[in-house]
Amino acid sequence: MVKDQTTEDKILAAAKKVFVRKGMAGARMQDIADEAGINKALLHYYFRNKKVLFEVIFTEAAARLFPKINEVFSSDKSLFEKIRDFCEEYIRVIEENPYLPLFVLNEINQDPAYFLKKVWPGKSRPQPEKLLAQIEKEVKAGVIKPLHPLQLLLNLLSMTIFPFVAKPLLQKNFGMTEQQFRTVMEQRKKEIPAFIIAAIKR
Amino acid sequence: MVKDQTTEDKILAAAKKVFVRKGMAGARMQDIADEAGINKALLHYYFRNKKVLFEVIFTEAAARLFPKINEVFSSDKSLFEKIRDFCEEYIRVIEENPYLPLFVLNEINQDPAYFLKKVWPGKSRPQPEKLLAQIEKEVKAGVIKPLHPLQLLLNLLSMTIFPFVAKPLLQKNFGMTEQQFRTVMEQRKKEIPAFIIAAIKR
DNA sequence: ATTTTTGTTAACCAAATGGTTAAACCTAAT
DNA sequence: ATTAGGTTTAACCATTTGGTTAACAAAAAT
Repeated sequence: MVKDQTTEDKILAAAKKVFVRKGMAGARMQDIADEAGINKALLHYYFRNKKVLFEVIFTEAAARLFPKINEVFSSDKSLFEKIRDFCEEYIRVIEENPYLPLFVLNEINQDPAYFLKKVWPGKSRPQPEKLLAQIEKEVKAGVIKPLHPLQLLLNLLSMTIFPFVAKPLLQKNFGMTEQQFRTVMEQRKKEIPAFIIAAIKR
Repeated sequence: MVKDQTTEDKILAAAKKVFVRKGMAGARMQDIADEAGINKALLHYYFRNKKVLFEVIFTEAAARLFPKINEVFSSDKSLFEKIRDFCEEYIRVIEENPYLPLFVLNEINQDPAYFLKKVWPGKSRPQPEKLLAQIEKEVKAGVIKPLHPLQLLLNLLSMTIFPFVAKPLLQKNFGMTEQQFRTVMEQRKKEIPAFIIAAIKR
């Protein structure tokens, strides 16, 4: 543990590490305390209980993952630009926290309603309609081949995010090293846009 | 609970339901007993402990998901056929258990080494080399555009599996109904192969 | 019919776990 | 130096949870 960190920061860093690795159900308050190098009671001094601490970590994690997706929904760029920018930026963002997507998806799966209430309170929910309309427009303009906009969006998200979700599998199963994985994901920043555009361009 | 099921079957069905929904760490033996409509002690009569019961469920789940992937690795079909068959069959398989991929991926993430030991004991591990070589051959033959074989494989797996992993998110966030999700996945059986082939065909 | 084996249950137990308490320890203002 | 504030800790508590026991019921074997 770094010396000049405040106790609260040490707790947050430790909690993030333990929650992301073990999930809400598998995480132990004692493990978080140990990881932070503090007494367990001090955890409850800073954060009333496990649920509160989890919510802080989870919403912070979600806030790291979703805004970038929303950007691609609402920005004013051209379709191809959006695809290129999204892959490049999103892979870069996830590379900093490769285990976040699986963590977040899994916790959403545990309690989807809770997620909706906690992470998108009010009307701040992402609106894919604009992007979907843009895709449809490009289809009609003959720029891209006819296809369901939602299918294209799913393809984009899938190819970008899934490798991180399956990372441990790919590493253990395909004998992929950490370095190889990094290299492959680095290539994918360009590979995915090229692949998609080749698939849809008229 | 159906009447003519054997007790062991009732337990296995209940355990599958609870484990897949809550994960190893979140599952409670009492919940499994309740779901099976039996006493908790009877659970330990049939399965020594939680770990043993979990292993049965987990290996069965893995056995449902991985052989189909291995098939596409080792079969003798043409590349385009493989892609078409894989999407069609794999989506059909997962549709029967939509929550299995997230469950399995998450548990692998919890303990990758354990997974390797339990699910691929000995040398039965999938060997993607043959498929990767086939892709490379098609590249050199000029049938498909030059690309890294591994990238193509990742794209195929991602587009097929990821929507199931993100299902709760898609439903809660995009307001996708169960019916809509089904329809979209049904379309994807043809959509993904068409998309991929359009992307790579020369 | 009776014994033996298998299946099932209520009650119980020990360990793990989230959370609390009261005292000790700083540190900065008086 | 003293005190008042927040900070940190060891010890403790209540509940949950995986697992066991001993008794009972139902088949199966004799």
